[in-house]
Amino acid sequence: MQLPMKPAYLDHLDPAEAAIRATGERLTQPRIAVLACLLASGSATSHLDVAGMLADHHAVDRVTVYRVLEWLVNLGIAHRIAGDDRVWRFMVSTQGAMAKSAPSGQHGHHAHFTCQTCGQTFCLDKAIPKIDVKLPKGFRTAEIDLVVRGRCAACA
Amino acid sequence: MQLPMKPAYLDHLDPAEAAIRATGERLTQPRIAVLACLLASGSATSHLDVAGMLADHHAVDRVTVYRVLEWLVNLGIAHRIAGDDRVWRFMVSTQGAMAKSAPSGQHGHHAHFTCQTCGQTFCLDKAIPKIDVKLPKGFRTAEIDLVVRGRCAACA
DNA sequence: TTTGTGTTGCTACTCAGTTGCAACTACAAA
DNA sequence: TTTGTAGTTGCAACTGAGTAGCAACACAAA
Repeated sequence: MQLPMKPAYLDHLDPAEAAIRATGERLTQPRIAVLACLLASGSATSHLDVAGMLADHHAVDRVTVYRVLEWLVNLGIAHRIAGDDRVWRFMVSTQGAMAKSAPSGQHGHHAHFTCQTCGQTFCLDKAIPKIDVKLPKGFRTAEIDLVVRGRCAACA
Repeated sequence: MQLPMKPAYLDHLDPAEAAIRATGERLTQPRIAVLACLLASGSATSHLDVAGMLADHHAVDRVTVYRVLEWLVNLGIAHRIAGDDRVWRFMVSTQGAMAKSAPSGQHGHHAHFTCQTCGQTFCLDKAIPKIDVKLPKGFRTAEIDLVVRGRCAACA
């Protein structure tokens, strides 16, 4: 299912570079490599996964991986997901790499699917209906996060 | 908003004891005290909160707090919530303390509200409509977790 | 080419949660 | 009531994710 020979992220270095350049931020090797990893990965990726993927060709200090990932989140290019194992995982934000800067009025929706067998987390942002939560009096909603657990297609 | 003098959990020792006795499991001071804490707390409670509450009257080793909380989760008396700060928090399961042993067929629903101002997490299990998630082909749902973030009534 | 600011890498740290193990205790049976 | 023992507890030491401080480095503008 995977190619151990040539890391998949190598095919995403150019798009990653373009995306970072488009932000006007500084362009550095670690940033390009980390973003390429996220682009290459179809599911949510931990800092450790990223560091592991990069180890052979673009070794990046683990602290730098943390910092780059956080930087991508701040830019809106990626978003983070809290896993059941207290590890942050990261994904490129809903297809497009470019930050949709605060869709005013409408509050944020995130939806993810976590496979209880293989542990992978996928983004479901497209498949989500409008969720109507009746909150207790006085409560204000800012954003809604939906986590579906079960079995992915490969494991079912 | 709180009574620093007499810990609120002291009022819940009896119900806690009764609940544990009803399970047929061993009845111990730490178990009673920890469960009483959860019963006393209206919002999600971390192991540190529990240890802190108990410090004066029923000091319990922090490892024991972890173990008792996990034991309560396994029994279905409590459930755990992953917070944004990678800390597990615990709540007594939907009013009734007694385990609803696997509602067959229907998959589990949990819903919580986390206040972005004061950090407290509340249970919303009653207020949740049936959520219809269109998963990609082959994906199977086991349970759904909803996290609403915003401001609680006190902070809004 | 030079320069200055932002970034990286390293080391050392914090903190939540876990493991191993010896001492203890709730509770059932004698 | 006493006793045996399996299940619990407390302690100490550990793991592993994430952070802080700081010196060295490199991108990009002049």
